[in-house]
Formats: sequence, C-alpha cells, structure tokens
Amino acid sequence: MKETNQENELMICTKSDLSNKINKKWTMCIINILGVEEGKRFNEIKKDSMGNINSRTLSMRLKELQNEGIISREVKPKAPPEVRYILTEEGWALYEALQPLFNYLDKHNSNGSNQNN
Amino acid sequence: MKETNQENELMICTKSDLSNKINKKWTMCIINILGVEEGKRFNEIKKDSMGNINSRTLSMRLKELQNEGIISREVKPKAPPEVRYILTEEGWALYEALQPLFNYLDKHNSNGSNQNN
DNA sequence: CTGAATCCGCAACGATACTG
DNA sequence: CAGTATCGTTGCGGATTCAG
Repeated sequence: MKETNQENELMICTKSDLSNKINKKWTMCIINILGVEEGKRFNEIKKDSMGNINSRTLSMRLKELQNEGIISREVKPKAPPEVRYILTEEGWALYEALQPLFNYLDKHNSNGSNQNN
Repeated sequence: MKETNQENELMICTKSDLSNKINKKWTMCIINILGVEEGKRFNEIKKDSMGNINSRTLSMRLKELQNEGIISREVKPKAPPEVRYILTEEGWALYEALQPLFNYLDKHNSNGSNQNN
C-alpha cells in the first residue's frame, strides 16, 4: 500500500518500488547507456554494456522499460531496419535521479573492479 | 578493466559496478532502512521491509554489505545479545547517493504500487 | 532474540543458435 | 541488424531447523 507513513519517516521501499522497477540486473546499466548518448541501437547498447549483456536479457529489459514508460522505441523503416531506443521524459528524470549513484560507484570502484562474475 | 574510457564519455557500468554492489534484490532497501534510522536490529529491519524479506536473504545481504564496507555490525554483549547494524561513512555516502532515486520512485509510485510478486 | 545452515522450488540470467 | 527460441545454470526466496 505504500501508505505515506503516518510516522513522518520510514519511507521504506516496498518490493514493487525497487525490485520490480529498476532492481533487475541490467536495468540501470541500460538507462545509463541511453542517458549518456541517446538514440542507441540494439547492438550498440550491447557493446556499451561491455559486451556482457546478452540478446535475450537486453530484449527483455528493453521491453520492460518500454512498458514502464522509461524508454521509447523508434523504428526507421529502411532496408536494413534501424531501431533506436531513447529515454522518455520520465526516463530522463530517472536517469538524473541515478547520477549521484553512478558517481558514487565510479569513486568507489577505482580499486579492484571486476574479479568475480 | 573499467578503463577510464579514453573517449571522454560512456562511463558505462560494468557488471561489478551495479550488479555486485547494490543491484541485488534487497540491498538498496536495507541501505534505505538503515539510513532513515540507524542502529536497527535484525528483526527491525525485517519488519521495516514490510515483512517481505526473509531471514536467510537478510542475513546474506547484511554480510555482503559488511564485506563491502557499507555497514558495520555492533554487538552489545548483554544477556539477550543485542546486535545493531549501522551505516559506515561509505555507507552514508551511498545512502545519500540513493536519495534522488528514492525520491523519484516515491513520485512515480503514487499510482498502483504493489500488485504483482 | 540474533542469526546461521540446509533443503528445495522457481524465476531470472547466460550461451548459443536461429529467424525476418 | 534486431530480436526470438531453446536449454542449462545460477541465484533468489520460502520454510524450517538449529545454535548461542
């Protein structure tokens, strides 16, 4: 219910808040990629994710983000079809909201970055 | 490698950045709970999570956060042992970095909050 | 009370191959 | 290029039990 919490504090995140919306494995990464440079294509996003995300997962995340109104899908009907993903207005708001977090992560990953998984 | 990216932009999050550090199901929720009111006990955190997190997961997340230096565990050796979890300095930095995100989520969840999962 | 440990089912993720 | 299909693996989540 997310009741606005009669005790003035404890604005606790429910499952739906964090888990469903952005707390999936590549969601924030994708939003970041599309925020840094808009109009990315499917395989560009893939490449920007350090090549780690696979087609299946990327496809799923993109679809979810569309349903949530975070991104929109633009298709240019050419011979080789060209699909680009861009942030919606709400998507930009989310991207902005994520900036401090990304900054934090940048700072605290100067040391060993990727050792496991 | 997280190479500081010769092309001045595209500071893309690697797996280790988001996935390992905070992008696990209850991590951000726990950080939020401990940020709103420090010195929480195990079962208090559980309750604040809307009772949805279970002991096993909470235990794992708390241990991970300790290893990452986000929280510390304070034990008061009393007859009924009292254990409290508090944010470290780094934990507070992370909590602060998460505030815009929480605000965003608050705003955009005024509508249907918890239906699934 | 504060956890840790075990078992198990399920959902998410990953690798690969394949289609329009 | 932009995905979809299939399948294997991993990880999470719930329930329960145990220890200090």
